[in-house]
Amino acid sequence: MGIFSKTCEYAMRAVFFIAHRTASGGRVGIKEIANGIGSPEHFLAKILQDLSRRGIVQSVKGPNGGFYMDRATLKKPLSEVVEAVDGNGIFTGCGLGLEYCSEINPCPLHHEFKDIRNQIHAMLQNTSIEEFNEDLNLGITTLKK
Amino acid sequence: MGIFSKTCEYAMRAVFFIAHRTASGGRVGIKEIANGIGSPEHFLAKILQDLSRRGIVQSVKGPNGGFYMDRATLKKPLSEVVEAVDGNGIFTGCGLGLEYCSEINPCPLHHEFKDIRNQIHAMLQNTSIEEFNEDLNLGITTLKK
DNA sequence: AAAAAAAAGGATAAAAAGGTATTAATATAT
DNA sequence: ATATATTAATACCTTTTTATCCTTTTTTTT
Repeated sequence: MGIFSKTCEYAMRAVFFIAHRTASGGRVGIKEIANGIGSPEHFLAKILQDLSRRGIVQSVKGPNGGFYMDRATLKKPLSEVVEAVDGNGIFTGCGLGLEYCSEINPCPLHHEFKDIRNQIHAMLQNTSIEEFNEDLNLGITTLKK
Repeated sequence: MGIFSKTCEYAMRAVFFIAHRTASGGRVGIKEIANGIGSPEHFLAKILQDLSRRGIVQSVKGPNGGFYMDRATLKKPLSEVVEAVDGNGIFTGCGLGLEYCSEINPCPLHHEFKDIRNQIHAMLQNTSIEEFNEDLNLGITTLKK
């Protein structure tokens, strides 16, 4: 596995996808999103349900319904998505899995890991959800496997 | 979960523990290791079995047997342990889980992730297994949860 | 031989990932 | 207003992966 869980990977890709479509004011259906990012549809539904409850995406049911994002959420940092799905273990947990490990009572690698965790956190905080719309527009990047 | 799998966390802690004991020339039994690092005994046995096959720890069976490490392996970087257990996904995989993603065909976060992966890799390569013996001796750090 | 210890393999449990079916909400046509 | 179609939400089930436990075998010392 990579740094994040598969759930989290899908969540990030989906959020980028929705942000891209949302920029032009529309809504996107779950099938279209799943197809666009190459994820299992119903598993993604569950993830988006959760993100919706947490206010990271918005949704409306019924005909012409779908997922979208408002101005404010588009500007949110990616870290909120990661934290909503995977929790903050990546930002705070001990690299060796030790519970007691802290600044006062550090494990052998505490300080080294702290640097890395901080960098991951900073990176995700400095990356807004809408940041990649342009690239996606120009076709420079894709979200499909 | 943190950055690494639980298996990998146990592996790293176990290797540190063995290194520490090995410094004074002895061998350590599996029960003692499991107890010393707070891991399930039989699960750890399987992990060490694997590390043994890969030459990261040495072992002898029978009375007075146990696990130990020779000079050369003590100097190995921690990255070898991680790679043996979790594979190199953390060092090479795409942060968004995209298969096509590469230097030529990067995903939206490719370059940001590359920095982080490189830092993790560098950190683990610059950390030798024996590096913490002193701290463990002095009781500054522990490997028990 | 007897005992001690790791190696090996399989069984079980828990968690993550993925799939199916039903329900609830809403827009639109009747 | 009512019915219908569309779409997300919810609940439940299956599969896969990860983690844990248990039993047997092999090796080695005494």
